[in-house]
Amino acid sequence: MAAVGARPVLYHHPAPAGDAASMSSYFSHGGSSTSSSASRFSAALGAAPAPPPLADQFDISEFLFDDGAGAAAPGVFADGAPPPVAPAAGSAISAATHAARSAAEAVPERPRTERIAFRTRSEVEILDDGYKWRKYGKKSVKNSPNPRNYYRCSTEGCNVKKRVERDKDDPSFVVTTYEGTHNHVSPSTVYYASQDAASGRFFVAGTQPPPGSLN
DNA sequence: CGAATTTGACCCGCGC
DNA sequence: GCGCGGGTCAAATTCG
Repeated sequence: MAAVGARPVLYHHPAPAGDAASMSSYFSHGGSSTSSSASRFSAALGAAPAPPPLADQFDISEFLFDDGAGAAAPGVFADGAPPPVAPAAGSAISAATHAARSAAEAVPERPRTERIAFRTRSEVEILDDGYKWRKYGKKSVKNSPNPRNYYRCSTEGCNVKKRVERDKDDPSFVVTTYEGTHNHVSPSTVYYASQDAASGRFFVAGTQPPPGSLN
């Protein structure tokens, strides 16, 4: 699989306002007003009538990735400890995505057990990233009082796995770890790619590079 | 009725 | 060799 496959569905879009809608349809977990799954979450949470700004709901404070091939030191992106990669203006997600890609390009040959993890501020562990996940295990881990949940992509033939656990220090954060590469597109749509007219950058979501955008 | 989740058991690798 | 911790399996149960 190509180097770009490592990414989970992460994306960023430059436009500030209209974009929250598309984002919530993709990564809906908080109560953004637009998607059906968001309303499901709201119900589960006992309702959050006034959704806070998107930035408050999707706050990636830490991002790390590890391809599992012996890259001894996985990059950890934390506030105040930015990676040597120039952060894209105004978006942690975009920066992280770019960093992950450049890392993958840097080491072209390796067993692809790509792993990518990030910490998300969220009240619920189940982030609807557009894929269908089937839970297959739950374990309590030593260093955390919180249980860790194991999910597997329910699409046949796709063996992507995902681990979800609450941050032991900040229970308001959820640590999500994706492992593997989806060999299909999201069942709920998802292919989203656009080019920012101003910067010329591409912003991509999906499991494969959009035809024509990456070559 | 079929699909997804739950949950304890089982398995495996690692450190002591 | 043993114990521990982490990851997965699978039967039972619940849900849609």
